[in-house]
Amino acid sequence: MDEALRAVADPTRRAILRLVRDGELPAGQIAEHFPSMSRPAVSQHLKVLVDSGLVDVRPDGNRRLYRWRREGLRSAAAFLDEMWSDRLARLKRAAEREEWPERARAASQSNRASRKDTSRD
Amino acid sequence: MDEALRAVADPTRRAILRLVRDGELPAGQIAEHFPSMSRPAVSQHLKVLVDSGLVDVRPDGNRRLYRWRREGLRSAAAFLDEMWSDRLARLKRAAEREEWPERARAASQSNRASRKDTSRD
DNA sequence: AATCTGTGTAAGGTATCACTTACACACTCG
DNA sequence: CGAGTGTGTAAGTGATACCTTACACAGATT
Repeated sequence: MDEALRAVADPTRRAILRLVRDGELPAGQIAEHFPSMSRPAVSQHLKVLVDSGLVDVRPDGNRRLYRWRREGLRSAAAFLDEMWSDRLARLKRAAEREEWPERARAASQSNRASRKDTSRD
Repeated sequence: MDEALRAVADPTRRAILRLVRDGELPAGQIAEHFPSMSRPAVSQHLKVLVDSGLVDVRPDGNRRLYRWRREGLRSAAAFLDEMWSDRLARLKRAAEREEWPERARAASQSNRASRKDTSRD
């Protein structure tokens, strides 16, 4: 989760994520959206995003197509859920983690809903 | 939101947040949970958390009591929601932002304009 | 007042970040 | 093949992150 959160902490990388959220985009086209920055800089950001699992790459002839990877932000969302949920729900979640010693995988889709419920302060 | 996300990207600070989530704790007691690290290091982490709005401080005689601040993670959660929600929900949220003229505008501006060009290639 | 206790700040070291320019490599098309 | 296009990698740089030790200072205690 560390890598994902660190990756998302950068505003340029967040902007890239939004760009590739709804479909694939080649690297060059992504870079066009950042005229204030060199193309290699964007390429390096893309590498960070891929390495942290937030984005997928796919070669397409000459180019390389990038696409958002939903799973990548799962653990980050789990952290927010943990913070926002009430103590009881947190204990419950801890118990669930006990049964899934590794990081829980597909179970967080439902967690997301619970955060929404408690996000209104 | 930048500051909050960057603050949360550090594992030590996340651990601190969990410590002060359910009640106030004095700095020293927080530092006790990190025997592998010097007390000033923890103090500096606390400063980062306060400056980024994730934590509140309150003087109490000799000591300083720290407490989690729910509001602090709101924008970070909003970003995750924006990523996860479907396109329709995202437009709805954008409309809400329109009448709620706070921040989170500069980053999404270039996206919207360009996505139209590239959404279907 | 003198001293302890709890805590923040200063100064400095090292690693990492986010860039830049220059170059390398793969694929396409004449 | 050879030139052009799309893209990643290498090398270097200034800024910043995270840590350490030494010190400063307010409030409590004696």
